[in-house]
Amino acid sequence: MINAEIAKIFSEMALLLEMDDVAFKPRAFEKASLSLGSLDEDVRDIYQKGGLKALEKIPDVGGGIAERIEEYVKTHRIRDYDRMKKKVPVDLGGLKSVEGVGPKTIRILWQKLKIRTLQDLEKAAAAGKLRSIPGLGAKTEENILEGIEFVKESGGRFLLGEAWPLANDIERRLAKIPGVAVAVVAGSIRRMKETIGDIDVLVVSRQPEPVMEYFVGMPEVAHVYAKGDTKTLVRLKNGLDADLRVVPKESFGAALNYFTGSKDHNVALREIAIKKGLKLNEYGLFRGKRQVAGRTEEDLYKALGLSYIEPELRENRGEIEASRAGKLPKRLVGYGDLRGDLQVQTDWTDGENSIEEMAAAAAKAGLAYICITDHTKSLAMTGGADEKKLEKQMREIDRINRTFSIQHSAFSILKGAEVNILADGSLDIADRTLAKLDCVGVAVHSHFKMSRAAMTRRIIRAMENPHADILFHPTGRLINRRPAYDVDMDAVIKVAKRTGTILEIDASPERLDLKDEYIRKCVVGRVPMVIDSDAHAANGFGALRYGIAQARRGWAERELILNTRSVVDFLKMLA
DNA sequence: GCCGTTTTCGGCCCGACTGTTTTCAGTCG
Repeated sequence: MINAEIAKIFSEMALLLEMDDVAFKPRAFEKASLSLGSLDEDVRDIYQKGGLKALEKIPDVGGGIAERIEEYVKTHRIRDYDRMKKKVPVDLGGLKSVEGVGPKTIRILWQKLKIRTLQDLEKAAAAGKLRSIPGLGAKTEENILEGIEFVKESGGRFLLGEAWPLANDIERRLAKIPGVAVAVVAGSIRRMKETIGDIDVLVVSRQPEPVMEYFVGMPEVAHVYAKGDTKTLVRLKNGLDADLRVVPKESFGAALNYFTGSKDHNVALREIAIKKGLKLNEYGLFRGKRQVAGRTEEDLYKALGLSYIEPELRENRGEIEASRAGKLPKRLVGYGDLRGDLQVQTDWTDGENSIEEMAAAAAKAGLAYICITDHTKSLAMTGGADEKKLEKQMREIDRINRTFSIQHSAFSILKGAEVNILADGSLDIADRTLAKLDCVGVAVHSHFKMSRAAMTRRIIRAMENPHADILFHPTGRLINRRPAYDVDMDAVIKVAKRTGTILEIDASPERLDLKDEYIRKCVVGRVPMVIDSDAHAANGFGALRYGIAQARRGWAERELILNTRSVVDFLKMLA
């Protein structure tokens, strides 16, 4: 894929144009960059098939941008970019990653001090050279030094599974402050994005001061960036930023909508407002000075001619058009909808708790059935089960089931395994043993670095085994740590449809695999999925919420998620 | 430079906070 390379150049061109105070073009290049970044098809293929005309069909790509894409496809260069870059030959991405440093600052740093890199900037700031530049001062210099320190120590985004519990705890504490009518987490956490850049919290209160005072004084706070009457920004000791806004209650809906984002979704809503002769901001929807909507999110969407859009869908990926046309999913899978969990590890292999302890914890979490899926023998480091150990575990599960469902009304423990897919696509457990299990999960755990064609062949062969029921964590990615293995997911989804193999949405926060874009493809192709916790300990079932969230972000309806069904219906589907 | 439920020309999201200012630019979300 060449798209990401061009997208990066366009986003740099946006910055370079902004440095020169060019009007409107920066936004055009930025939008084109985002559009290319989210494109499935390689622009080389698009250009090959349809030339410039086809390129112009890409959203936010017009004549000028299409020609530049053509130039890059042909020559691997964009002369405009080279020319601009020659004027300011600096590491734009690196410098811009420092809080408070934008295009204008980058330009003057280059012109006055010949600063190209983060290292240059750090040296100059430490030497006290920045304060001599007009427009900058001692305070800015100090802020830049702190910003560089932060970039060096943290860098990446946090997992949803790390940020969500903390954000909800802060929400609970803010809600208890006298005068606070509502406290609610907004931002990317409310949209349940897989990674989180900061925590946004919205509070309704007529007295902001005590709320702001409490917020900057929380034990988690390491630094206060800004503190005002309506907005306060802090950095937490764990490296996350947290952003608090206080609004009056008549603005609650508009503010919640605005602070939930995404930015692209908000911009699109504001453009709709403008076309209707209205103005939308975080205080409401206005005709002139009169507020016409915005007390609730529901009245806001209605006033814009849209049906309500769930937060997980607000990414400007077609949800606004679908809302207007009444084509949003009728019944998204909900946070209380799961009745079973088909991937659970125990102390028979690398889990921490016994079969009974896991079952009891699942029952307490509101589930009616789980499938025990310990690792198999070729995963030696986990003490993976061979045929004999599996047979023994099956007898043990039978024994537990006889008494357990009496103590925990009608709870079922299913017999399963997480069977390893070998390099050639065969499974490491004999078919006659697999045939005795209630539900067989298959998964790749080794030989990640195969070619795309070989990996795709390997996984498809495993799916074609008649005993294979579910493909666990289909792409093998670990968020922020390991990329997915190179596999043709379009082909895998097509095969799933043919063989009836269920694709898993693994809910553990570092996996979330399938991710939303593949879930969306399954939804379009009507390929059934399950959401599993992949729990390795009794406290692991809370992770299901992140899997459900990912499914919602992929527009998955309840009926397509098979473990929303009873154990009887689920087993009937498998058969 | 892009786009079209006003439009092929004339628009392009909007407000808060900080720092360096003497009235506002830059940055952020």
